[in-house]
Amino acid sequence: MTRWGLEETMDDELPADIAARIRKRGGTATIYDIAELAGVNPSTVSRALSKPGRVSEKTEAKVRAAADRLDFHFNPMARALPTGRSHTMGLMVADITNPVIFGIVRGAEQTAAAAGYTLVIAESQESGDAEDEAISRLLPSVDGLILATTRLSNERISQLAERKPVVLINRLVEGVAGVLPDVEEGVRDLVGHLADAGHTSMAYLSGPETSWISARRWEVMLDAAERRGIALVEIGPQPPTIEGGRQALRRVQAARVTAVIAFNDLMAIGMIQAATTASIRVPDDLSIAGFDDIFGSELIVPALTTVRAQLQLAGERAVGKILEALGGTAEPAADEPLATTLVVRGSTGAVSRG
Amino acid sequence: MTRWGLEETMDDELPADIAARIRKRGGTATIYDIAELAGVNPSTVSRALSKPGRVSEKTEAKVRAAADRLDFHFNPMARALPTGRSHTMGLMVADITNPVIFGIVRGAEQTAAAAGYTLVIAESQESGDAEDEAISRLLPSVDGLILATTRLSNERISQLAERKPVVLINRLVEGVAGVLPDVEEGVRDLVGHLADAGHTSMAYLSGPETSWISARRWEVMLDAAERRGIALVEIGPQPPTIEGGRQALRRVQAARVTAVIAFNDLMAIGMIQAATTASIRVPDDLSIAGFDDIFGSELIVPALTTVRAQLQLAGERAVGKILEALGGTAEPAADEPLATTLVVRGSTGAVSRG
DNA sequence: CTGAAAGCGCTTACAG
DNA sequence: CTGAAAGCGCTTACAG
Repeated sequence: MTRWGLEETMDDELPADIAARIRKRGGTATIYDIAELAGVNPSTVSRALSKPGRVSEKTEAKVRAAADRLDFHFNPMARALPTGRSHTMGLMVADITNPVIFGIVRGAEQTAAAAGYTLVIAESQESGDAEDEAISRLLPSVDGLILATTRLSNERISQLAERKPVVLINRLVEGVAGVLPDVEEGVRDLVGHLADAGHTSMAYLSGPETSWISARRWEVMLDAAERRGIALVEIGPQPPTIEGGRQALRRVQAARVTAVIAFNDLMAIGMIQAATTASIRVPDDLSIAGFDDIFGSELIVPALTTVRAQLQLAGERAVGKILEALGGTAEPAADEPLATTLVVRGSTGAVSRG
Repeated sequence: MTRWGLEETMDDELPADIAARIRKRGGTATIYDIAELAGVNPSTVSRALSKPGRVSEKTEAKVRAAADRLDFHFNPMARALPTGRSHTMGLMVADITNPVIFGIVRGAEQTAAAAGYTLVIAESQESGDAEDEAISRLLPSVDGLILATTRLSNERISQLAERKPVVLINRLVEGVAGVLPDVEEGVRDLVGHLADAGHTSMAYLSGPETSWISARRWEVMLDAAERRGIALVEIGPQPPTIEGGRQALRRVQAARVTAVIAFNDLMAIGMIQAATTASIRVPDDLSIAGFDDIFGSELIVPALTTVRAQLQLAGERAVGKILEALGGTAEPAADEPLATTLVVRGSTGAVSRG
């Protein structure tokens, strides 16, 4: 007997009043329908279906059978009202089209889905006001909020964290959960790589002024440059985009450095493009490196030397920490910084003697 | 007097019972608090705040003042229950890390946000089962669903469309709303460009078997090739990824064509990479073109010739159509196919006489 | 124009 | 283990 045939048979047996009620509601059954069909109280249906073990096996079986028969699914909105839990979490990003976001989004989405949560992504378009507005809009309907590279002030962030679980990606705020890369490791390796290639002067092209991670990279770089006896200047802040990288070329030239480390790959790519346009050879005249290892870093010519971050893992961890705060998970998410890897490609090399 | 000072003053005046109730609830006020503060019935508060004009100016002013004073925000879950509207819509994509998605997501997100809707993005990872599961999970909590390049059967899609408003991107199903690019225009231009460059044989590297738009491109290409007297073979189907493009190189060589049009830019990029690795000169030995004009098309060397699609507009339209179906918008969204533009770059050129 | 009441579909103390 | 009841925070006929 086909599945179809089976359902057909059962539909015929369905008490007329239940069938009518369901039809009137657009085909969606409720726990009341199940209760009537199974001959139990609605509260028993609720227990049987959402707290296994709080009900006798026999009853649970009856309820499940009825639920299957009516193709029952919980109404998430109805569930959210008494519990105050929407099973939704928000992920706030500055720019959806920045490839750095991909990995974070994918990791977050998968982890959230696996835990029965829905992920809502909101974009601030690099504007602080838009970000604040989007957060206000989102906050009432999410159980927790992940802020990726936010422009918010520490105060505002702490304030948000008092209302709902908040996790920061690439930023550290006292008392707020965060997921951070191991900045030291990657920066030291990169500076070492450039020093080994003979560079004695370099520039850091910094990202947005409000970027915690940009400042952190700069600090570590200062330290590493000092140890290796390299001259280091900061250029910027610039928008963290291809255009931002392009625009900075003149100032890099003016600084007469032989190597540039950009805040992120997008800026590094922009700088390579601008250099190529200006007939500056990369890396012969100028070595250029970035951070993140985004899609596109391998495509540009020369391919970009970069410090790879574990973006997907960052997304997973962030969601894990929210779940933890929500009391959903057994084991707490790991807390050490995410390891970072130097990926040497064609955009950096020995100082040209020509 | 500072804003802070003002609030401070008003808080002091707040009736103790209201203040206590709000505090107990974690700081969130309800319409009952407003009602008490303003001396009206909760139903009047609801009307004043959500249906301007259904209440006297005086009452509305009183209610608004009280709402402001309590920093009131509607509880979206509570609103959703009686109305059945969650003010959320779902966007289902196969692969979040495919840059084609960016523009669509951005357009959709902005349009949705502007209309007071939240966009939920779900990823199927190119798996039909995962897609079906994600949709089942999403459907109960969204007011409408946008399917971008879905693997679902026509039947399943029609069935979904009966339950909630559904909009398809890059696919046509009888009776279901869709947003489509003007395939003809772009393909004809591209084939014409290759013919003008002297090519007499070419291959179409097709995308996923279930891709409606891939089949459509093939049809139009067949027609255009015939008119221009060009030999045309189909190679594929292949996964719509860089790897899928790479893997197809051998078959392209075997076919002895001088030009390849790939289903999308990702595949075209993969093919350029594989060709470069195999010391096949692009475009001297082989012209390669793609579709979409994604991030990365300009970065690869040689830069990719492609048929640009209006991705962001597609996202905007899709949301517009959902809103329309929901009865929210005044003017219906435009319905003509989205114009498409040939972007000629370095990866295509004259047939080499060498 | 406004109030009183019922209802949306669940959950969860409280009894038994 | 299970039932009866109250409640989550809104909306919306129904009266007046």
